[in-house]
Amino acid sequence: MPSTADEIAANLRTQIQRGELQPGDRLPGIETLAERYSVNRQTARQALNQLKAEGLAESPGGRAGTIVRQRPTTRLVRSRNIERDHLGYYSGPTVQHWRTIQGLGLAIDTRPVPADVAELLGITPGTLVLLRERANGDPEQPQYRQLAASWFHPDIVEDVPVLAGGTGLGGSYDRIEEWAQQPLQWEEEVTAATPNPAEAETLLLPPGVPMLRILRVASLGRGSKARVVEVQDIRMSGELFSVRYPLQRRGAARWPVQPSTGDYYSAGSQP
Amino acid sequence: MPSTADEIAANLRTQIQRGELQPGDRLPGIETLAERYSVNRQTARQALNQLKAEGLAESPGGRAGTIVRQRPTTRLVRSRNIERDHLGYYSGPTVQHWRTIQGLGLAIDTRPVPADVAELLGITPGTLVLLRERANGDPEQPQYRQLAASWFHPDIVEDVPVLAGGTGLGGSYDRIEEWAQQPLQWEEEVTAATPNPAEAETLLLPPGVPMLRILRVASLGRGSKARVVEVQDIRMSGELFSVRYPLQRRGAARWPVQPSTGDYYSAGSQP
DNA sequence: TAGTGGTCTAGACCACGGC
DNA sequence: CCGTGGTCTAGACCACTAT
Repeated sequence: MPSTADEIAANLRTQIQRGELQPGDRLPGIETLAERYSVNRQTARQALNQLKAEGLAESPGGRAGTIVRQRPTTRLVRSRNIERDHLGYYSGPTVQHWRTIQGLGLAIDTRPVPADVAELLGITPGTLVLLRERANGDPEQPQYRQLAASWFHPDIVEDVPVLAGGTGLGGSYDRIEEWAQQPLQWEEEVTAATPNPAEAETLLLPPGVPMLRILRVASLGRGSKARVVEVQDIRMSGELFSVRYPLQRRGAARWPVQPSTGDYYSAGSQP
Repeated sequence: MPSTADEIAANLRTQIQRGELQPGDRLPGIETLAERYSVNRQTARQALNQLKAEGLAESPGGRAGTIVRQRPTTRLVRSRNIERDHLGYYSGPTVQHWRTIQGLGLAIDTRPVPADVAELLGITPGTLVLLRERANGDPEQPQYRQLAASWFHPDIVEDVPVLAGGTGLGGSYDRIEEWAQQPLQWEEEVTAATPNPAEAETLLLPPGVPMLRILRVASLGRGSKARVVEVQDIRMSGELFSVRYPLQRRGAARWPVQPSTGDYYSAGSQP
């Protein structure tokens, strides 16, 4: 009975999700699938490709065949604190000893700003903006690395021209605070994104693994006077990293709580 | 001059990133590419498929061809607060009026627990665990929706058997707090994940868009006595949602800061 | 060296939707 | 209607690596 690539992929996916095929187990090969389902080799291959695109399978190469991927269960946790040592600011103990990875996408350049960064900077998308891009990582565990692109607001580059060159000890943040004589504030926005081939290579991402993306907004001043000076676009493996924080009880959620009084059948998103 | 699918894709990707091709613009069609690069139609198609897998392009169907995808620049922001109204707990104003989407993946079941959820629950992966799964969303803006799977620790199901059935007003959290006579605490861990076809369909995800995944851990008691009772696996579009929080200055980062004193050439991850 | 997956060519046929 | 992309078959050839 002939089948489609989607159906073959669905069968294999079910077996993996049920645990009948464990990480490291070998999946049926292209030839085997083609025979078993009476389809062409290309169709069988397409089924396996779908599983790889989902991060469920991988083909290490050679005569190893295609196997169920081992996915990491523990992640490197980023906190929402900013700290400081003799080198300057850093965000939490997990990245304190990280260093720049030489020869990887280092760049100081002027580039058209992407739409979502432009939105946060409060400027028109496509404007040419000063960009400092680099790759950082743990020297001892090189799989833990991140790509960071700093987009500076045109106004701050005018006020602090050194940003366009070597910024020296403490980096851009120290130069901006020295100029402003007041502290920076930061806010982070976490989203997910699909890597392009360059990002996948730099971050050592296997096929099917998305990126965790942090947009960090640095600003001077408070409230309506706040002035965004830099947006940092930080990308890392979505499988190896996470951001963790406690939920805070607010308003009526403060303990002790009142019993609920609503209509059962209109109940919303509670489990 | 014949080329490869990767090269053709790289050319088109560059044009999109440079802004030469704007969202909504039509990409060269399969036939055109095949001719221009002297390759087979299949090879040209493969190049376009790569761009779709990255979320850069889409083929609406019919005679529209393949176009550059419009990507949303503003996102629905989730806060790290938990609030309460007459229906029970909810996490922030953005989801207060959300309701269950009927007929979508609703389930109360006992299933083998995935490895990373098992890790957080402190039990063996693959153990059969009570699961309540549902889809929630904004009734007025149906593109904003999420999938939520609650995995309950076997011990709490023994203590609060009603969790296996209809939990009534306020949901599982109210039942657990009534039984324990003490407040739950929550911690959230944010990561990224690739959708499987079922998740992509439920969440209306176009190809190439990953999920933002929140693992919410609910526990009773503090410190070493803490007892994890539920892990909620919440998945949503990585393009339409974000989590936002301020960074807190800690330790030496408290203002006013001391100048940095390190060796310039060993400087770490500062921009 | 043998068996695995990867890529490309070539061609048939189908589904969709704007014209 | 007809041009677009989507899927499948068929076969050639290459690259890698465990045996």
